Amino acid sequence: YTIVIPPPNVTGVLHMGHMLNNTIQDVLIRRARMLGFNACWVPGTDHASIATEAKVVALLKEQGIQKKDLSREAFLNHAWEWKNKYGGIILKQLEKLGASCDWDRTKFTMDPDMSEAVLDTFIHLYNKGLIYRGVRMVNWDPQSLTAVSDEEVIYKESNSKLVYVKYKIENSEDFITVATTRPETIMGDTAVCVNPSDERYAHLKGKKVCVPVVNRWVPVIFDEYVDAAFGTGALKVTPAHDINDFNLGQKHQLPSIDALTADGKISEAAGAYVGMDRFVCRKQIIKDLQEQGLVEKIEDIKNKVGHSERTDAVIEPKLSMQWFLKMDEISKPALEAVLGGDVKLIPEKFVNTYKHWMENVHDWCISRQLWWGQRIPAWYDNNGNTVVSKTKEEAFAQLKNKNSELKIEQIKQDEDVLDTWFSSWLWPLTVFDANVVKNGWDNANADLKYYYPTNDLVTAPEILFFWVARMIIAGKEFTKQKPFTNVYLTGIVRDKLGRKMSKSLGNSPDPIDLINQYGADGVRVGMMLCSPAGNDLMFDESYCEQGRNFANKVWNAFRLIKGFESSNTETQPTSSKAAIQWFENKFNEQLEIIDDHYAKYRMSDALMATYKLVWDDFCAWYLEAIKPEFVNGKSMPIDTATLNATIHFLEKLLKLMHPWMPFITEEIWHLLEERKEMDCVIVAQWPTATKAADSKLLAEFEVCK
RNA sequence: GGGAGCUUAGCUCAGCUGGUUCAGAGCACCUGCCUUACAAGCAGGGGGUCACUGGUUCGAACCCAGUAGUUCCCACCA
Repeated sequence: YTIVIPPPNVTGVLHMGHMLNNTIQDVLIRRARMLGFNACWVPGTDHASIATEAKVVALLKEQGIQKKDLSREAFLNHAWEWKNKYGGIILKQLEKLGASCDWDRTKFTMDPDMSEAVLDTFIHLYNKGLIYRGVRMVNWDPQSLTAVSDEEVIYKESNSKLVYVKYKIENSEDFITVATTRPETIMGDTAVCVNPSDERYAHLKGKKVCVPVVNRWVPVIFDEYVDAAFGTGALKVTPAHDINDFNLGQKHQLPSIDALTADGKISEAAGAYVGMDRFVCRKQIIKDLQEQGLVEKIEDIKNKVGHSERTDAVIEPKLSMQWFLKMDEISKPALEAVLGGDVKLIPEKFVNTYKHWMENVHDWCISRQLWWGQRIPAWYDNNGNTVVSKTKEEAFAQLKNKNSELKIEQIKQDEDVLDTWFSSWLWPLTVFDANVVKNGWDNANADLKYYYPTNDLVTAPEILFFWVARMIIAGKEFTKQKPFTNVYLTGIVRDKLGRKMSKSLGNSPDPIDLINQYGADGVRVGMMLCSPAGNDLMFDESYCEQGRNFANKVWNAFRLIKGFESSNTETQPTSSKAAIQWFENKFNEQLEIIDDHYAKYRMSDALMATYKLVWDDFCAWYLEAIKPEFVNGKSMPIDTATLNATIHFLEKLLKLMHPWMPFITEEIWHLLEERKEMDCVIVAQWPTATKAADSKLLAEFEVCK
């Protein structure tokens, strides 16, 4: 029974999402261990290129150092220094939560062997013809100066101005008015487009219009794409700065003028406002156009603007040279794996979402303009030749075949690194055998053959495509097998008002503070009490309070039992005998229910059933029934048979509680009796029903209550 | 614009194949209790038109249709 951890960002700190996620994994792994499986939970961290690089850049900035003033090597030294200093924090925090990982197996996605596997993967897929390089419209983050994937763009509703700008028509005193929210890209216009069925503009066929500011003449083109009902029904076409305009440009063979620089300023090519920030320019250009009488009107409009998930900067669609992985063929086995039930998504409702995405999957832009990460193993000579290989020497040998004059100093490696997900999609494979890509499944090491495929993956639905789907793809590609059988998708942790917990809102409690306040067991129980599978959970600290109260109750029950004075001479009261018989049946009945909840991954139900068995049935009824009488201010001794039965029950209950509350159960386990060295509840055997519950007896007891 | 889900007690949620576990649980609330395991507790108690409307059925929280509200995913609006 194996779980691989979704590796948290190496420089991150524990947040509520991790807490939920890892508590569930720990409950699963602890129970599996008690069921007698060789339970293996592999921990580790992710290098998270964009997030980590951004942090390092910010740290250096505080010290007065600019990234651009550093060499690649110097920057990476700083990054590693940072990683070595802070990289262990989150794992220590997981330990504090009680996560029973196989800590000796801890991996990092940029360990040398892990990185090598990433390069092997790139080379393998390149040689298979699945990786290509090309100019595409990508989502450009002008702050971190890198392309980001579609999935890393967050569209936010925002209030914008729709500016109606007049373009002069050729050989006429008339104007055509276009509506735009991005007047600062006017300098990049290479056409104006209208719908061919729009009669208002039929007379413009073959005409040219004049782009304001730069006074350049561009053609009027006709395309169904334009919605005649929006704005004026006329669209300015800026192929370099909008994906739709780019497509129009391709279709109508328009030139493309890149009017912006990588860091979001107006470029030389624009021919005006050069060097001005894009947002400053927007305001300025509106003002200038108004002065020239070229603004017809300005409307307020709500539209969605893409922001970078990592830096929150406004994303700029930008043409650039990137590496891509073809997804259509390689993703097919991964789609079938889920549709065919080979990989189960829990809850099932995510199958639809998965299917929809996998059927409409785009090629994956895998290059990032960063330094922190695995550098793309592509090499270029001075003649436009490209080869892909792991070392410079191999690359040189290959390039030499194409270019015999070449000297090794003349070849250059690609400057970009690979997307972080391009390493984490290998995670369930490479944590066991980093050579599997190179050697193939048939030559995989014993570890991988033993542990793979893993059993359960516990993660957030947000990364179903980023990560889960891609792991299935990689698993199928490199081993012909699924990487895991069950994917448990947790909800999103929200506050009690239903807002997503986030740093900026400041509504997220620090998990470590919660642990200090309520104990790790209390927080774990609190978390799991409010976490139905796949539904978001409205977290409130009062759940932790409930968890702590439960731990306290268990402790008090233990104190009572520990305080019993036993006596061989006492005879067992019939009431005690009846209570023992009843509780044994009750236990068996509830155990079956609890096991069933686990089997269906109904975690909070399994916990609640355990909670009620302990509190209501054991403490409130059973213990009250067998508790010896009080005579003359002194508790009477208890007969040995009842005491032994009670201790036995408590041990069985400790086992049931252990996955949820590892700390207190282990402590009580050892205080209850002298134990041999390896006799710990963590490795104790999960109870089995000694016999089927006697429902008649249970019903009779209900009446007696 | 396309798709999926959700709506049951004040809150968070169970309720599986339509019918004697069908109206439930935990928390919160109210009323008593500092009774030698436990006031972080104990004993008792109140509380729901199962979103709304209609349909199918001998029978509907459950099946069907529509409406409203809500959440999420995808596409992305110049």
